[in-house]
Amino acid sequence: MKRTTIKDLAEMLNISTSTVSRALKDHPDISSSVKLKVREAAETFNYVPNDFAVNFRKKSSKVIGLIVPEITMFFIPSIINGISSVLNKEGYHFFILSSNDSFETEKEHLETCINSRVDGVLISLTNETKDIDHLLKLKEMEIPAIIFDKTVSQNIFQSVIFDNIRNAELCADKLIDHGCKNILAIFGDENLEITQSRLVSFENRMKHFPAINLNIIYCKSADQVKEKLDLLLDDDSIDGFFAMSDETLMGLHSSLIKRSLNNTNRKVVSISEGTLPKYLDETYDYQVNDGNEMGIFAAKQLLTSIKNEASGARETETVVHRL
Amino acid sequence: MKRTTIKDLAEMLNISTSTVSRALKDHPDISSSVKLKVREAAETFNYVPNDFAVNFRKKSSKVIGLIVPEITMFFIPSIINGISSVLNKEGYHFFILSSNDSFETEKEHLETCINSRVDGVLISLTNETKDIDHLLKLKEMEIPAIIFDKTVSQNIFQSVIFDNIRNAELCADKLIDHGCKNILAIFGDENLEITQSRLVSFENRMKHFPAINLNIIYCKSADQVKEKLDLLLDDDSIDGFFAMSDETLMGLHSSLIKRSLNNTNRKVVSISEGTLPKYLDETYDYQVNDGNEMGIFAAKQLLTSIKNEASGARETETVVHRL
DNA sequence: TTGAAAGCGCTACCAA
DNA sequence: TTGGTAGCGCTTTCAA
Repeated sequence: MKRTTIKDLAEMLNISTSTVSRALKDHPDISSSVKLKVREAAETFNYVPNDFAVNFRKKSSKVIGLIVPEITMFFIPSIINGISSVLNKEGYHFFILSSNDSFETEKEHLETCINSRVDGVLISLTNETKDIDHLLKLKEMEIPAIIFDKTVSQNIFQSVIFDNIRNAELCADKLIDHGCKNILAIFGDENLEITQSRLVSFENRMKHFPAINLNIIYCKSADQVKEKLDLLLDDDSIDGFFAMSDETLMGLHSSLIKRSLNNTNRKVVSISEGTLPKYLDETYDYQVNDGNEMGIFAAKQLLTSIKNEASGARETETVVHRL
Repeated sequence: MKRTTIKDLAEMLNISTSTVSRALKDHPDISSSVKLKVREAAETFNYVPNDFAVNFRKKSSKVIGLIVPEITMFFIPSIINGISSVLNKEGYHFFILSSNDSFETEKEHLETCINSRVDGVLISLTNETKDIDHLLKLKEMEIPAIIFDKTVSQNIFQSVIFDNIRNAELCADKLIDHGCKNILAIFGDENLEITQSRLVSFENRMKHFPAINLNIIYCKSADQVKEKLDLLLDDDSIDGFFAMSDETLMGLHSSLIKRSLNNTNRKVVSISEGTLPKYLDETYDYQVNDGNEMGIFAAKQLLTSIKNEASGARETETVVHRL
């Protein structure tokens, strides 16, 4: 099916394509009589502007690539909400690309982004990603990029992360204030930067209280939490739990429920990125990392970079934004 | 920054752009010596193919528009996983557009899809959407579309839905088999087709057992479930619960926990679209609607339609696929 | 106030 | 086996 184009309209009305183009966007140069004619014809022949062609001509795709390590229920929905609220308002769209926790896939997705000429990239790294060499190409091609949430230490790209140190400390304080004496702390994948920073600050805080017995376990998934707890909960004396994320909390909650250990005088404290936790148990205490807020912030930063890039202004410093 | 183009390469090597283009894609017509030269130059000057231009030329964006009523943690992650697994394999990408439960926004997103020349649309309708007049334009423009999950009755587009009737019946049976005598059934938004079909079949099944006392409530959100249950749970005699979705179950779970009513001899049965529920309480019983599966199925159907469209084959019949 | 024409990067047809 | 060229749909400069 042939779609009506500006050229079609021009031929029908015996005027030039440039006039039609200008009339359609209400350019002041064009007389109102011509504008009227053009608009009528456009209406009649069901003309639909081809943004694809416009963007091609303007050398800007108006598309952002969003690369995430995996699509989870804990973080992705809130981050997507944040990102789209910012991008849609500005006429941008975004591809969502999941690395499925594979470094190779992450590299492929970056290729994809470059090939399809995205205007910018928002990326959260996989567990397997140890450096950002594969991101350097973005710099070469002058494609603005922001790393968010899961990152490695680097000083090339702006990054947006939660203030893990502060949050883990606050959680430790909550347990301490509550008078817990025997604490089980549940962390995620030991190799993640995000785990390490939470771990270190949590432990540091605890060190000031040598009377408190602290046990630490690492679990790569909620299921693994359940497995490990099936044994550990035999220890009745645990009076405080720390979960470093929604996912670990999920496993903990499940195990507690199973043994009817909820709603007792145990204290459960967790860092949370999502909206889910408020439905688990009202006695749980959260330190909230708002994924929505992070999405909004990261997207805004990216748009700023894109505008700077366009105006020729070079970025001067690499910033780590802590939320 | 000027990116290397095929033209650049052609000028450097003093050959034509057509030769470069063909060499780059290993066309059999081109001599291997030329191919080598071209590939070397491409490598040296960091040539990156411009898919955007290719697609423009080929009049196919390789992009699918995914329009959803809202971005929830219950359904969206699984559906996205299903969709991307199919689309990425075939070289397609997708925009995700959230209607935020607004009919107007839904219409705008459809415009966006049409304007940016997506090759196809996957859409789940908002609560406010009562007919599909606004989708008709897709037909006019010959853009293939599949409606999934939330739909209205129509016979223009293919649709993919869960077998709500069967699933609600099975849930009713579970409660009946368990010997429940006083059942509370929690449904979602009363106006949704999805609610109605589950409601009708659930009630029909129950009608065969007049001895069972059945109470029904409607709640638009998990929070509303919590509110209503705060009163209703005073009735200690409820021995069976039905939640029509993950979201309603979430509210129910929260209320039960709060009163320490979990792990008793109450039976909780729910229809579920996600992975979350398995962490709530192992005694809950689920009838699973697999979002991942739905995403895969819908995406495959769409790709088939796109290929048919391209080959000029007209669709003959409109099918409702029940999973 | 309007038009002619170039060109974004690439492909594909037709010729040589 | 290679090159010339038209053209996808649109914008924009320059000229009229």
